[in-house]
Amino acid sequence: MKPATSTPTFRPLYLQIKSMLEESLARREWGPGEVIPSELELASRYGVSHGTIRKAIAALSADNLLVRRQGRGTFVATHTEEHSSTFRFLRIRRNDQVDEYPASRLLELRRGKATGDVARTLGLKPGEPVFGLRRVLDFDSRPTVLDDITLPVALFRGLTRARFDAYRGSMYGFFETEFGVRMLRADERLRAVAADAGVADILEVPVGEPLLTVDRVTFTFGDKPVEMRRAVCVTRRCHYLTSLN
Amino acid sequence: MKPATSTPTFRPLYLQIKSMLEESLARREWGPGEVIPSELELASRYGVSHGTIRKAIAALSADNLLVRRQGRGTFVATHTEEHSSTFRFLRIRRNDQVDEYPASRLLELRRGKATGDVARTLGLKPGEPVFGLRRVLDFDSRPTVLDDITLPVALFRGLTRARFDAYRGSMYGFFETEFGVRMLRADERLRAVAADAGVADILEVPVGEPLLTVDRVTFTFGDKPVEMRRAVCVTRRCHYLTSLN
DNA sequence: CAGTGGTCTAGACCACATC
DNA sequence: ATGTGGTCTAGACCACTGG
Repeated sequence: MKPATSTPTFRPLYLQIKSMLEESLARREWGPGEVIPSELELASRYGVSHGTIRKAIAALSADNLLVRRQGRGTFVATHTEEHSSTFRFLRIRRNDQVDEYPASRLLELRRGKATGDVARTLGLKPGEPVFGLRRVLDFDSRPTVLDDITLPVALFRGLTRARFDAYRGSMYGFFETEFGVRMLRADERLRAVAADAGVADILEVPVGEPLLTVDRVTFTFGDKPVEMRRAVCVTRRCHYLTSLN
Repeated sequence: MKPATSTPTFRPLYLQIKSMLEESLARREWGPGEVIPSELELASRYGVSHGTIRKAIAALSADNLLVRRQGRGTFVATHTEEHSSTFRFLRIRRNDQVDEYPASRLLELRRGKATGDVARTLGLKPGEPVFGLRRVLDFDSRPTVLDDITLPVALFRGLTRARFDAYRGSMYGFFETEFGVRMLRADERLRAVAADAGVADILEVPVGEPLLTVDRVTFTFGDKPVEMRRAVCVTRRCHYLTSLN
C-alpha cells in the first residue's frame, strides 16, 4: 500500500506545459501586455499537438495569466489596461450602480519592520524591512475606503512617494510596471468593526460608525504572498459585491 | 453596418448542446445525485463527436451543474451530499480555522405579501404571497448569524415548520429534495451596520455592536431569482471568506 | 489576403472504479 | 474484464483581425 501522500503518479502533458509556460511568464520571457507565440509555434516548440497547447493555454487563461483574443493572438495579462478587468481586485461598488473607478490619495508612506503577524503572513523573517502605505479611495468625491498596505521592501526597493504619485493608473499597474511584481490572486476576510477616532476623522464619519474591514493577502507567481492590506470601508453609499457560483 | 445588439450570428455546437443538457437538467430528466448517460452515449444521441460532448459537459461542470468522477460517470450536482461543496454557499468561517458547519435553529416562519423591493428582486407582482423565514446559525454553540429569508410561496407551496425541522441537512438540500428548487448561483452585497435592539437580543451582543450584513439573491435555472435573504453576522469570532482570482 | 484563435471530428490510448 | 471519464493526436475547417 502506497503512502497517502505519494506523488500523483501521473501528470498530464498539458499540465506540464502549463507549468513551463507559467515559468516563462514568471521570468518575463514575455512581458505584461505582449503577445506570446502562436499556438502552432508553441505546439512545434514543445513537440505536442495543437490541442494539447490549447488546453495548457486555456488553463492559464482561466487563471487570468493570459488573455486570448481571437484573430489577434494570446497576450500576457496586465494590470495596466483598463478593460473589464478593472474591477477584478476592487469589489467595492456604489449603491446606485454607477461604475465609478475611485480616485486614490496617498496619505503616508513609511518604512518599518515586519513583526510577528506580518512576517508570518508574508513569509519574512521578523524584523525584515517593510513599506507601510496608507491611502484613501474617494467614491463620488467622498472618502470611502482607507487602505493600510504592507509590502516587503526587498521586492519594492526604491518605492517613493514621488514615484507613486507620478504613476497614472491602478496601484497593481504601478507595482507591475515599476517593480515587476504581478498580483495574481488574493484571499480576503471580511468583518465589521466600529470606527475609532483616527479612522473616523479620515473617513469623515462619527466615531463608532460601523465599518467593513477587508483583510487581504495577495499572491504572485508560485503562490508567494507579496502584499498584506487592510481596507476599512464606509458602507453607507457603497457595498462589497461578490458572486457565489 | 450591423446594429450593435445583433444576434451573435454563430453559436458553437457545444454551447447548443450545453443548453439542451441544461434544459434536461431543469426538467429533471435526471435527478440530483443521479448519473447522466455516458459521454459516448450522449455523443451518439446528439450525433456529435466525443470531444464536442466533453466540451459541453466541461462547461456545465464549471457551472457546478454536473460533477464528473473518473471511472464512475458524470453526476447531477446536489446540495444533499456533504462533500467539499458544503461551504459553497456558506462563506462564514471561524477565526480559529476550525471547519465547523454551524447548527441552524428556525425562529419563525410566516406568510406575507411581496412589497415593492422584494417583488422587484424576485420578479413577482406586488402583493404576491411570500414566506418569511428567520433562523439563527450557531458557531461553537454561540448565536452568530441571523438570516431573514424570503421565498415565493408559489415555488415552496406546503412549506411548514414541521417539514423544515424534520429535514436533516442543509437548507438548500431541503429546498432541492422537498420542493425541487435548485439553487445554482447567488449574488451577495456586504455592508456593516450597528445592531438594533431586536438583533442584539437574538445574537447576544450589545446594541450598537458592528455587524456584517450580507444581502443575497439566489438564482435557479435560467437565472431566475428564487430567494432573497439578509444575513446579519457577528464577526468577533468569525469572518466572511472569499477569494479573488 | 494571411495569420490568429476557435470549433469539430475520428480514433487511439491511458487512468480509474467496479464487478 | 468492462465501462467510465481523461488525454493526446492529426487534420479539416470556421470566425475574426489586420494589413
